[in-house]
Amino acid sequence: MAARHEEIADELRRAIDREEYTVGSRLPAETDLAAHYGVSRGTVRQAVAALTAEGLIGSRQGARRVVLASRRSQSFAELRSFAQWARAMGREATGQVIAQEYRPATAEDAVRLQLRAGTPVLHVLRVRGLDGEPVLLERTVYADWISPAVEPIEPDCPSVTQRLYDDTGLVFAYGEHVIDAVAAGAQDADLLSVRRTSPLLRVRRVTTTREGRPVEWSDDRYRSDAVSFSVHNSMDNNALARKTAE
Amino acid sequence: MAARHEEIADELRRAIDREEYTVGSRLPAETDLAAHYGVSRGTVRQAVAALTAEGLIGSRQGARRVVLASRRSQSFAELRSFAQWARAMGREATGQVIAQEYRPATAEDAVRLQLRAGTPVLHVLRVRGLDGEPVLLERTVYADWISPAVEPIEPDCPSVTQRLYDDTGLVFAYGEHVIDAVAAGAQDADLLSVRRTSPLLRVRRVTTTREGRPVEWSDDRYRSDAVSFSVHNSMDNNALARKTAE
DNA sequence: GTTGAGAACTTGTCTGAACAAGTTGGCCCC
DNA sequence: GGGGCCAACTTGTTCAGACAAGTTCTCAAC
Repeated sequence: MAARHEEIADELRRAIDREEYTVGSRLPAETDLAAHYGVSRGTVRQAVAALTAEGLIGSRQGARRVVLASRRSQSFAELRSFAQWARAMGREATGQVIAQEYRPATAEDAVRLQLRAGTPVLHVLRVRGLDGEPVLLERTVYADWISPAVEPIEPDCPSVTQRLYDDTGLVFAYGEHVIDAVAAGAQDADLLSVRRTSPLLRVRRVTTTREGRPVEWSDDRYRSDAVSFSVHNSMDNNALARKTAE
Repeated sequence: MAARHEEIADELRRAIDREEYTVGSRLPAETDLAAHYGVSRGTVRQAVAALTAEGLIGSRQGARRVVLASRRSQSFAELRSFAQWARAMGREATGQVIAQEYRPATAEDAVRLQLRAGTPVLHVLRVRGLDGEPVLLERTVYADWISPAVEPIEPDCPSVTQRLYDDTGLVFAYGEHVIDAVAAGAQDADLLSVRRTSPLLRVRRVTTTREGRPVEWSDDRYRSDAVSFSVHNSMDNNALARKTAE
């Protein structure tokens, strides 16, 4: 948090949060903000661009910016880490590894993780819960180069993301999430304490490093009575896409 | 498409699409691009910022930008309009209104559409299909001020979005989508030609104008064997958030 | 060969200025 | 009171330059 424009974006976010600028009200003009913070207009524009991308404020040429919402979307870190998300809500995350083994990468694994087929990759089946109640079943495949760091982690570690960062400095930078619905199978039903054929929200995701190298891919199934996902988007900024089944 | 930086962003997108820059390769330096297009570095930065937000290229201070993916995400217009999306895939969109009536706004409607409870709002139940096969059931509520423009539209109009734009100049600028899974009810099953209790992907969305005024909200149910959603995000740009059921 | 220091390169941040394009509010006239 | 026009205001776009901070490559020393 060195950059001045990030500091200003943060101050504006907080001001909106504590309703100094209420929803529907107009933000000061760029020149006023620039004078107030003692920076140039370009720097202010970088700050407000961030808030616009988050959907906190709307903007039209010629008119003052308008505050659209107060609660801001989660950070990528919070989305990535189940434990961090739970903590932010004041809930306790639990986790338990059910099975863990090396298998040769299938063709699908190879494509998703950019490896050669047959490379041994680490499969982990993990149940995650909030305050003890199971809500998520994770079937994760880790790339060969990170597997050695994942393998020794104890089965009930609440935050794998945190552990990998502490141990290896690994940070997740990009994610691609494909979302659909499936009926719970026998194993799903058992581990999530729901009836068979209950609808589950399935999120298949690939996470990569800053350089774009895939680290892991996962088939996550959420109890749809416990968890949902929300996406905010706009004309300028659209991360959501509809897809047909292949 | 007047702005130079948008033109440049588009040219770069196309160049990546036709694999002039292949995935994994490095983009020319900002100064080179600036010289090539005859603009300043600031303008180039605006262009590449757009591609970075879309997840097409990755970027680290000090190192040249890297091409991460080739297929670009859909525009907001394509997400908003079922018909436009279908056309982009070379499929034909069909639509049929099953029921349409005015009802007084419930408390929930009032909150979502920013109206007073009791205001008459237009409810529309619509089935959408691809090449004749039903894939989506839309239960939409339109705000009172747009209802008069929606009401006279013929029941089998393939693109309501297009009609509203042509007739009233209305453009949708922001969207909030909440995604979860539900079991098909009797009506859902009937209209979508699936068995009862099949898993459906539910997308509850609110769409607003450029000024942040809500236009409509909708409960969309997709056949999960036909359609899924994908979200691309990053540390800089995260539109996706996990939520607990209230 | 390996290592380490350093130079060259590249992206990130910020400034100050200018003009274009769109919105808003007030004033005058009818 | 209503309508229309204009001036003031505000955001969008672009430029040229400067320095900071991180990466990559080269080359000399060991």
